[in-house]
Amino acid sequence: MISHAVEDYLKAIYELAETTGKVSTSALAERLRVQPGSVTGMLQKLAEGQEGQPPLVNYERHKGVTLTRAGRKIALEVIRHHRLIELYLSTALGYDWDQVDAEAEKLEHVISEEFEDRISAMLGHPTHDPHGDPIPAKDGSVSPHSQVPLSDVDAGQSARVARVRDDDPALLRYLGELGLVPGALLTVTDRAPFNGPIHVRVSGGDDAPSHALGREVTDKVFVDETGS
Amino acid sequence: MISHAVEDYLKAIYELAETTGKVSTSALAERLRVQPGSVTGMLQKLAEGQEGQPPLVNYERHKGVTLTRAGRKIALEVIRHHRLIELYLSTALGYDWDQVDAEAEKLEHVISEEFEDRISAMLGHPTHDPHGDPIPAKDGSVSPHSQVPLSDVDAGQSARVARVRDDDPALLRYLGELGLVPGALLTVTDRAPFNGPIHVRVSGGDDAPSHALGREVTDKVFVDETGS
DNA sequence: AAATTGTTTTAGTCTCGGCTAAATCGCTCG
DNA sequence: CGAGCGATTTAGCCGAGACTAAAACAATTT
Repeated sequence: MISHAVEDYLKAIYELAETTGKVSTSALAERLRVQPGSVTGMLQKLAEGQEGQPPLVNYERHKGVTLTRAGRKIALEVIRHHRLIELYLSTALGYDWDQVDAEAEKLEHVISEEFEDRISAMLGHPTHDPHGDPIPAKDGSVSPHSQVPLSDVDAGQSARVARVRDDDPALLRYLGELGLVPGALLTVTDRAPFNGPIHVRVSGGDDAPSHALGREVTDKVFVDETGS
Repeated sequence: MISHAVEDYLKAIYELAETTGKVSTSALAERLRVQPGSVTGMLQKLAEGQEGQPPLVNYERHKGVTLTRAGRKIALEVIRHHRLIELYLSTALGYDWDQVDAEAEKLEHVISEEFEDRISAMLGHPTHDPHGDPIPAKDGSVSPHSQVPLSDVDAGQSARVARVRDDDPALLRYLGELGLVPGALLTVTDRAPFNGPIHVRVSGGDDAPSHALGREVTDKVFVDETGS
């Protein structure tokens, strides 16, 4: 039986690895709000695999961790749960987007296959959530997105907001106020040198106000480039 | 923080006490599918109350356990969650009524107040579930379900045994042999006139034997009417 | 009153998943 | 190369909450 704690570890490894490749002990510790020593202990257990079950991670001391096939399968199931639940809460129960994450965090570990199937059907078997994040299919397939952080977009370029990394409710609210939500069109009007603030005009005529965004923010907003 | 395990204990004590008064260690152990020794250990902890918090149960060794006001409050919150979730799953997600319990058993421990409020509103703030069991209100008030003595049930009616006035151990034993225990479904097959004996068939097919019960007995068995 | 029987409690152990504090590793810099 | 430093791992500990086996208790029967 897979415990909630293990599910959380696997999910965190998956999500951190998406941008980092290998995942370090300290990155995991920070993400899971746990001491590094605890992480090491857990990774050792996960790398062993218990009683005939295959190991869930590849782990070599001091060299970071990646998921095995078996580990990724579980991570994707949990993420599928998470995103379906988020979507369900917001569309069926009228939650605001910045409230759904905490609830999904708890529900994702306890719902049955039955529940998963029913809400997926009710939502029309969606493949992406409102952040633009893909919802893994039951077979573990993930439709990839070719997305770039806003901090990589050149001045003059236009792009469509694809997703926002959803750690921080306050950030989500802030971006909402600016209209920087998934689907919104934006143009980078100006970039200060040396990773200075990026000026962005949101989907409007030339007279729309433009906003200056710091690195903190532009690393978390991902866009599909649309050229020009 | 109240753990899931503690919530399960309190809920079980509440539900067993409804029909029994005090709850025995072994009854709890059986209900929770746990060894008696584990129950004793937990009851001792619950009776202590931790760090300024009041105790959640009244417990004296060898004398059974009851809930304190604080313990009952928590039990009712959990039961409220459970019944609202059951109802929501069956009406909003199309679950069959007999699939609903297992899912609710897990969800009841993790949903937020927000979630509770939203599904309650969506269901029109129901006060009873389809079994006729009351759904406790947020303030902890429970509208009792209408219980009538078996002697008031008409011929042809079915009902569920709610409780037995337990003055007399011999009577309890006798009823136990007949299967007339709380929770059992029964049908009144016949009534003799002038307060004569009442014939009752216990939750079985039409071929189950029916028993004739005198006034002495039928005044002490209380049922929830469930119609037809 | 003593013995039997069934229930309950104690005592000791286990696993899980955290924690802290003290090594140790790997890397960079002088 | 060796020192120092940050990251990581080890080692030992804790609290929850389960388990088993043995002891104590209550209630009945003889």
